[in-house]
Parts: sequence; C-alpha cells; structure tokens
Amino acid sequence: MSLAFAFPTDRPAIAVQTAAARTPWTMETGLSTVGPVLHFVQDQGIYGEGDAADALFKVVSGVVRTCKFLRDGRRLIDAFHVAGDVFGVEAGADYSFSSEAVCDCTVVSYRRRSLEASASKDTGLSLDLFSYAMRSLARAQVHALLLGRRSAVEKVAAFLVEWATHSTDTDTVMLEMARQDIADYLGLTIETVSRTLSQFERDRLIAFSSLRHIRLTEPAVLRALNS
Amino acid sequence: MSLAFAFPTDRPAIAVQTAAARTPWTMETGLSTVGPVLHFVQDQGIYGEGDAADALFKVVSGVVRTCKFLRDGRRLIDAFHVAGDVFGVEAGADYSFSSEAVCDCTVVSYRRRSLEASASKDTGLSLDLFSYAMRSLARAQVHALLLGRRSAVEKVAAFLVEWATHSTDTDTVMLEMARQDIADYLGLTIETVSRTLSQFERDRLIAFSSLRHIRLTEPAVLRALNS
DNA sequence: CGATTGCTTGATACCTCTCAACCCAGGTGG
DNA sequence: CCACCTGGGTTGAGAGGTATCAAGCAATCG
Repeated sequence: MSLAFAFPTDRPAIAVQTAAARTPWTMETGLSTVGPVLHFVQDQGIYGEGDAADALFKVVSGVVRTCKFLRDGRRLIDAFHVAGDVFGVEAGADYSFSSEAVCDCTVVSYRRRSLEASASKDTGLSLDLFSYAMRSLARAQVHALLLGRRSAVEKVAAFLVEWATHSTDTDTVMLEMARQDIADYLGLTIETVSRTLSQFERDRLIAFSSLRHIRLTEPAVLRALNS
Repeated sequence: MSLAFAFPTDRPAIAVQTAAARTPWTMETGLSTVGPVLHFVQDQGIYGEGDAADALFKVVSGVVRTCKFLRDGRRLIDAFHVAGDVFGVEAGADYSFSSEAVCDCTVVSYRRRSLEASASKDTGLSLDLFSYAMRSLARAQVHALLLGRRSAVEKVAAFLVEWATHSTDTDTVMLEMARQDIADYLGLTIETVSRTLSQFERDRLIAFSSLRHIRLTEPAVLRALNS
C-alpha cells in the first residue's frame, strides 16, 4: 500500500500502513512500546487540524512541520520536528494543528489510548508527559517572543543559530525546508527571508555552499543578535 | 509587614508575608492544600525571570501578567492571569518569566516541593499537571499565531473578544491593564493600540464608557476579524 | 492650581509586504 | 543536444502598515 499521494489533495486523518518493521517507542524514561512505522513523502499531510487525535508520533528520520492556518490561507509553522522528536500529543479529542512532511520522512505512530491507559497507572509516565508538555510550552513561549518582538534580521539569525544546533557539524546548517517554510515559521514573507539571507551573505556572516547548505562564518555575530 | 513597594526597584524573588487568611488551593480535580496568601500592589513584581522557582501561585483576585524581556527592554506579555488561574509552574529550576501585578491583587502561593512530592505519588495529580501544561501550551500556540500572522486590527479585535469572555456582562470589557500592557501582549506599540481602538470607536464597533471600560456594540464584526 | 500620569493624535520615517520580473537548476521531450 | 518547461529562489520598485517622535488632552493628585 503506497501513501505517496500529495497533500492536501489527499490527507488521511491517520495514515495506516502495513508495518513491515516494528520499532520501540519511548517517551523520556521508561515507557517502551511499539507502533506501525509510517513513511511520508515531501509535503504529504500526516494529520489535519480538527482530525480525531487517536495517535501520536515520533520522528525516526526526516523533518516534520506542525502548523496552523487562518481562513485566508495565512500559515504559521509552530515547530519543525527532527529525529527523536514527539509530535501530535493532544489534551483534547482533536488535533489542534496540521502536520506535514517537510521532506521524505519516517515516523512511528503510537496509539493514544494505550499511552493514556499506561499513564493513568504509571506516575513516572504521567510526569514524563508533564515534562514533555512543559518543554513544548517553553519552546512555544520563546517562539512567541520571537514573533512578537523581534525584527526580520533577528528572526532569521535566530533561525540559523537554532538550526545550527541540529547539525552534526556545528556552524553548518543543512536546511531541509523551503524558504516558504522558514518564512511561515518566522512570521515573515519568503522575500524578506531571502533578502535577509542575501544581506547576511554580503556582510560575510554566512556563506552558501548551496541554496540549502549554509556555513555560519560569524556565528558569534549571529548569536549576538539574540537578546 | 507591608509589601507595597514598587517594581522594579524592589522585587522579592518570592514575596513572603504573614498569612492572616488561609485558602484552599486546588489544581483541577483532587489536590487541596494551603499556602500563604499574598497581596501585591499595582506593577509590583511577584517573581523575576531566572529566580529560583520554589513556589507556584493561584490568583484569588486581580490580574497578574507574566512576561519576558529582551536585553534592550522590549517586552512581551505571555499571558494575563485572572482569578482562578495558576501561574508560575515550571519544569526547570528557575522561572522562565517575570511575573507582575497588573492591578492590586491577591494570590495564594504553594510550595513547589510539596506539589512535586504529591505528584510523584498521585497519578491523578500528575495527569492534572499534564492537563494544565497542555492548556497553557494551546494558549501559547494561539498567541503565537496571533503574533506571527495577524494585523494590528485583527490583534486588537481578538484581544477585545478574548477579554469580553472574562467579563460577567458579555459584550462588555473592563480592562484592568494599561494600554502599554495590551501593546506588549499583542506585539504592537501603545500608539497603534490606541489608534486601532479609536478607529473601532469611529466605526461604531465599540463604545467607550471610560478609558478602561468598553462596550462591544458589534461583537459579531469583531469576532469575524478572527479567522 | 500646577504637576504628573495615562492616553490620544499628528507627522514622518522606515521596515516589511506586495507585485513583478528575473535567474537558475533540473527534467523532459523532440 | 538543445529548446522548453517547471519550481524554487532572488532581486527590484513601489505601496502600505506600523513604529517613532513629538505635541496635546484629560483625569488625578499633590
């Protein structure tokens, strides 16, 4: 069964797939369980805002974005999730975000019902859930500060610095996402992101190996742009 | 012992006070405990970002704001907390926000250590904590969407609609906070907030009973400005 | 009263958006 | 092989929205 159709034309609430491989899933400590492994192609939807939140996910490889839309199509990307990140955890019945594959990626799904069953019996697990939620909260709050009170230059610099930490080679950023994704994460337009990156290049703060591969030649300067 | 000194000249990490009254504190379900009742005057600091987070709080009366600052003084208000709201819950050792009294207010404090002790034994309580964190998260995410993708008009409209729900008399907003607080919550300047409110008044969407007392004469129109 | 504080209003600057053209790399097909 | 197309990204010109700076107004408080 192939799931290689494109978002948003076809967006399964929860993509189901014959799971050839089974991978252990863990929250922070303790809990180890299994769920089907799913593959998504670039820009494919994983779930949509308002869908029944019957599962949660952990990224195995690739990058996933979670985002919200306004009626007129404006989009804000809440977060990019990389290998090891959990997403799709909800308190209510439905997903409050849409979730899409930034690039081809693999995720493990986990049945929410069984997680909740375990959590109601296991204090350690429920505290892990609390810890997870609080870390997500802290991230969202830093994001809000970025969106509410920083200039375009500061936003792009913060993005580069943040993504440099995800890179194995420090001071090097491999951008898995398109400029539009960056723009929607920073609350900017694609043109402003592009112009700001070009400005950084002219100022010798960064150097492009390719469009998506950037070296931070002056990481200290970029970092200094953040508070 | 009076705590009526002003922020930020004097900002106790945790204000302590001889507790005349003792009020039960509850998370969502279950947990009932007690803590000292504290009073704060307008603009007084309750705790500061980076202080040791040894206590958490629940608003009894008045309004509290939690906010972050950038080095150059730019401020973003994360949330306003009204009677019944819990604030100051942290996963890490320190507060990630500053907290200040918007107006004269009363809060109950609760020792974090004893909450954690209870939570480590009580699954229901730890799930309450998870639920609390997830609701805070949802709020922060909606706030981020507001900050990142909405215009000044939409922001102010959303603020009015949101605060109308806190009012007993629906379609009436009693603003406890100054214009500067509204601006720092919406990621705008005080002038833009003022101009937008004046525009709403000219458009007959709102009517001022006084500077801080607003009637929503066209609540449907204001609500329609939110996606 | 005069001073202060919070808020509003006006004029102007500037930052970011909008709209458009262009560039470039990759893929396709004649 | 090359013309063509397509999609992602860049760049430019101009518009527009919000910020900045400054003045004025109203309520409150000595």
